[in-house]
Amino acid sequence: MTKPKSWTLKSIAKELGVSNATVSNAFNRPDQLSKARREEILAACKKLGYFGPNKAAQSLRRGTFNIVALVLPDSVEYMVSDPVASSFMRGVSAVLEKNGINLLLFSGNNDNLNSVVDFVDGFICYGRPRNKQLVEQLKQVAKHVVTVDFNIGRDASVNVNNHQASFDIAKHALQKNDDRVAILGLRLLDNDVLCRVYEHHEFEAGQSIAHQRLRGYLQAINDAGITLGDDRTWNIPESSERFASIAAKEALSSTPRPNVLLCMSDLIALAAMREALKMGLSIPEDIRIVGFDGIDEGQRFVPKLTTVHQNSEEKGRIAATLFLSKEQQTAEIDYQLQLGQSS
Amino acid sequence: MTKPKSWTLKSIAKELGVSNATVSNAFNRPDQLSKARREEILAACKKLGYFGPNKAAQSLRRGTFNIVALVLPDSVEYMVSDPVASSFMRGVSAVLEKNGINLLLFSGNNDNLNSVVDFVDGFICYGRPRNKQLVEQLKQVAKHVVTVDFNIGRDASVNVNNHQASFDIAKHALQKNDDRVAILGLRLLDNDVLCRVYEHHEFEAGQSIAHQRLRGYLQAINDAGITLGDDRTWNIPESSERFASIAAKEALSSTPRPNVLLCMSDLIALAAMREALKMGLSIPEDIRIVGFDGIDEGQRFVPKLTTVHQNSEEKGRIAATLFLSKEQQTAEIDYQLQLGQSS
DNA sequence: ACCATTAAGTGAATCGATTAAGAACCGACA
DNA sequence: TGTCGGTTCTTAATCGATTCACTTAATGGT
Repeated sequence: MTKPKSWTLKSIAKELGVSNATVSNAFNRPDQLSKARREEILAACKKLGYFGPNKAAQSLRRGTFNIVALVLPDSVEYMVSDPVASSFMRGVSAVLEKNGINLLLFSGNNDNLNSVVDFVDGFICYGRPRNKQLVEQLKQVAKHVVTVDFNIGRDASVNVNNHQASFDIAKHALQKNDDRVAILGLRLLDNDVLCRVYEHHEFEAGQSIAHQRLRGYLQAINDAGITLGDDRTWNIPESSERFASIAAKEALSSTPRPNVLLCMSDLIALAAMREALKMGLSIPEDIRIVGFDGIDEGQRFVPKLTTVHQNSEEKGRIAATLFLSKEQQTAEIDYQLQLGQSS
Repeated sequence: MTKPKSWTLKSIAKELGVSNATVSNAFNRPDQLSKARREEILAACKKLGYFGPNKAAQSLRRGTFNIVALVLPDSVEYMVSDPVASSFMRGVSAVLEKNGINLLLFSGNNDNLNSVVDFVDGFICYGRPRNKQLVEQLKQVAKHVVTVDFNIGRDASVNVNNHQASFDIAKHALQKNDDRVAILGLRLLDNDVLCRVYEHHEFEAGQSIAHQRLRGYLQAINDAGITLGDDRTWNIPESSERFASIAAKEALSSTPRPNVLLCMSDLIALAAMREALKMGLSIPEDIRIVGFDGIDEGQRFVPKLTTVHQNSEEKGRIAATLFLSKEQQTAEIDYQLQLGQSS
């Protein structure tokens, strides 16, 4: 009797002279057979070198995988290079590892969830993926999703309290009721267009991150007794230096020239600071600028950026925990105002 | 006729009035059916919302997964924190992503390959995993393995040319034929013991990284016309500050007091430098110390560490490429001597 | 001694696919 | 007309497991 190179449940059952079901039960349902029988079987398997049911087959049958895909906003390369993203990943992996769940990295550049969707229990999606199709697919085919820093309107998501945070930072930036405010918004609109927005009405009920932040700003502006003109807002389609610079230049040379600039990301704020300095303005005397995120570069910049800092690692832990709990809710994470010299 | 929430090959075949096999062939063997039939089927699937064969089932049947597990030396946390490791990962992921292969992160703390072995095409193992059992399991159950920075004696591996590199660095450190040399070795022995080694003979044919490096050192020592005493070598079981400090202290206070210290990792070298400074020695006047790896901390240390630097990202790319090629060979990567003030 | 319970173990359908082997059909050629 | 070769499609076994429904044996109560 020649021992097969690798055992299967079936072959091992035949070898031991018991049924398929009994071996399976020995491994995962102890209550279904006598203790003696069970131990006898497990011992025999160990001796013969059968390490337990094949996980792929098990997963096909059960429909669970013990794998979650982390959808990155961009390439895997980007993820391990960016310190904020790395922290987030650290948080996620710590929680998953503790629960014996494996992490599959999935690039946001991929144009098809297909290659992994059948292999995972679900997705943790860190930021809106670069490839827009992925969002649609997540909505449609994912068994379970936790989104971070954006919403797709299903399952769970984790965000900072955007409304409160942006209210706080705006309140800090505003000083007098004759301040001239301008807003540099990130993805206020669905389409990818860089533009000046003349009408806020439609945003007032919006649930996107950007809309929440906008409402925070508006409330602080209102509280400060300032009247915001209806052409004081720009929409930037993605957090890139190029778009941000253009918008910043526009805003800074608009009439009346603003002396407070509320920016929805640090990257935008930094671009704005560069433009302002280039125009010979001094910060914060001529113009006060605040950001959102708390990236390192903002702290190194001169003047140091005033912004909202989020705890990324904590965010990761919460996202993973939320994923495991399968609850359908929006979690909020802490933030701190990080005061610099830019306001 | 109510459309099922999610289609399967079978249900879609019945719906279209063709056989299972025909649909399957439409998706993966165009030559098995007429062009017309094929296009008709694919179009119908698209319209009905069937996105193609379930990957999990496909993989079970075919035995291929399009997933490779990256076995980390330690937790995932550690991996994304360590810049050298991150670079490596960047290299790996770039190549895999280009080939449409997904990356599964697997912690070296796990004590069982079991949870993933049935899900992946193989393993890229970055450094000897913290949990020793994993190594045994890799040898036994992995379909395909590429090891990096260590060997398990099967499939492929990628390493720096340890012999040449350590020869070079040692040659650089040695100046006169009355130099008194000591060696701080990393994992010269299989067991986890910190000890002083009195006998090199058995290492002379060894294939481990440590043995290769040792031979490089010995050759340089020999070439320099130096006679190495047979008690001038210490074995450190793992690259940890604690062990390294103890060994360094021992070596530095041994007789004759060495004036050249060859260290098999930067971490060991740094610990040695700290001990030397603590003992009031000056570097490099009283003692010249060299390391191996090229970690950032070594460049920040005063005096700057002289060491061997390896290109980690390139290492990652090569590891992944080697994995994909399925060839069974040992690849070598480039290294550069990084000269500091420690020698 | 009889019947009702419970415990232990088995048979067979099933998860969602792939693929070898064979059936049906078509036109062509002798 | 009969049959041959080629194309197109189907049947059914298989990958490696889980689990429901069932049989058999043992126990207990009266």
